[in-house]
Amino acid sequence: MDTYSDKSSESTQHDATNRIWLALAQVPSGYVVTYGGLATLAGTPGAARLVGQTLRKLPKNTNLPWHRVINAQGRISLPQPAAQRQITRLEREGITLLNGRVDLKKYLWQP
DNA sequence: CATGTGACTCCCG
DNA sequence: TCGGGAGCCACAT
Repeated sequence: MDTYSDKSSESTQHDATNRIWLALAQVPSGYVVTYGGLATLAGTPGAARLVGQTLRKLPKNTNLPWHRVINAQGRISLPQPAAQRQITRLEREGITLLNGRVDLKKYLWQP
């Protein structure tokens, strides 16, 4: 029996979206990654905006660390009140925000 | 196949 | 440091 479906298999890596999820899952607690950085890790450099759209589609009960994704300026890109919720999660992981900004020099995850 | 869209990024002033 | 504008990529219609 072909457990491995041939076509329309969900494990195809043809979708950048799928790779973004996989890359996001690699980000450890206590660290953050930028949209552009995550796009690069996913193999689609330059597709920072795609990362944002992809994250937006995630269910709120997702197990993925969506809150570890911030913009290149170290700021939260989400609109309120979601932004506050993300900040709370980051602080809970030991990440300190100064004036609403994360120090990328310290917390940016680099594999 | 063309057009619109966005949790972005970079460049200037 | 801050704000505005153009550029970009993959996805949705």
